[in-house]
Amino acid sequence: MSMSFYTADSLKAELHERGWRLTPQREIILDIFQNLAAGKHLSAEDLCELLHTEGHDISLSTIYRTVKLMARMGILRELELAEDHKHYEINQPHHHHHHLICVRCNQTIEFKNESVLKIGDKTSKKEGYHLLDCQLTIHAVCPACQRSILPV
Amino acid sequence: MSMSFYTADSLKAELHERGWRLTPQREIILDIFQNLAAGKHLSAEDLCELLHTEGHDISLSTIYRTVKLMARMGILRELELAEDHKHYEINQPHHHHHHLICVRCNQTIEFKNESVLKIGDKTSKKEGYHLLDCQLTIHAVCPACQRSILPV
DNA sequence: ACTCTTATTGAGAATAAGTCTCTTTTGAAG
DNA sequence: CTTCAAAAGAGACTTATTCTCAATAAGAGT
Ligand SMILES: [Zn+2]
Ligand SMILES: [Zn+2]
Ligand SMILES: [Zn+2]
Ligand SMILES: [Zn+2]
Repeated sequence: MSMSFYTADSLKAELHERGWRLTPQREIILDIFQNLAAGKHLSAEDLCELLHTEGHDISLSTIYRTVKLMARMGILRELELAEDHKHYEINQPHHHHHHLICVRCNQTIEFKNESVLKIGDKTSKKEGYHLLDCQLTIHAVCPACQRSILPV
Repeated sequence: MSMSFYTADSLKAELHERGWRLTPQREIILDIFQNLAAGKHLSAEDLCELLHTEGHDISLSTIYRTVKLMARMGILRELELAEDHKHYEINQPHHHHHHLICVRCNQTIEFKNESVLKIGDKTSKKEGYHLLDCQLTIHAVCPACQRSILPV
């Protein structure tokens, strides 16, 4: 959790460190996530549509490559929200939160907990790992689904 | 986390509660997971092979359906271990553990932490959810990958 | 034990998220 | 301005998982 906020310049610097390049596409995608309302997650498809409505046509290939790259750099969090595809959100410690997911209807509640990040820090440090992100995912059955008689 | 150990009978009872049936396939699959060494996770394909070597030929369709069913009942945990497929393991509070994953090489370390389950209990109770499982997943870069100069 | 209903299985087709390939474009260093 | 490897775009491809449907069998009732 090195950085809390990326600008085009800091992104550029970090890319150049590894011999990579800052492209307009990467800058635009970073910008989308920076300005996304708290609690919103985007799939690759979501992102593609959102970009389109804002007049940016970035190919799906590039979108997939970019979110994967940014997740591996620690800029984005890759979330598994009980659907059949991944979601991404910006990774900022002061907005750090976790997810409570109903396994039946997939409804997701976000919650904060200060000690989770501490556990992540401690554990990764102990093993010599460089921490990128830690997420607590709770699988449960929501009140509505507990009442329903529908299968599973 | 209602139950800590399932027998064929308790599985049967829980299935019948919902109008479902205990089949030989379900009993065998539960048995596999009950007897799996701690720290071992199986994908659907792994499970299929393992069943085959033990002389049980259960179709992939049934395997996929069964692990999904058992995860939704809280009997199995469904894990996302940074590969392109899910893994399953038995869900037992006294073997409750979490995963530290290298985003570059996918090497995974298991670790225990007592407070995680408490956070999961507290959070789900507060929202009126019925807890099935909670997992802390840490994404990080392992020591070897930090030293490597290979891309991402 | 026999019957009946319907959940479940098995086989294979279908789906779709994500990756790969290859050509063209372009960032950025000198 | 040149150079060249990195990156983008288009679309083919892969493959984990789901779906469909006919055949089977669990379990309740008689
Ligand atoms: Zn979130
Ligand atoms: Zn629900
Ligand atoms: Zn594990
Ligand atoms: Zn590694």
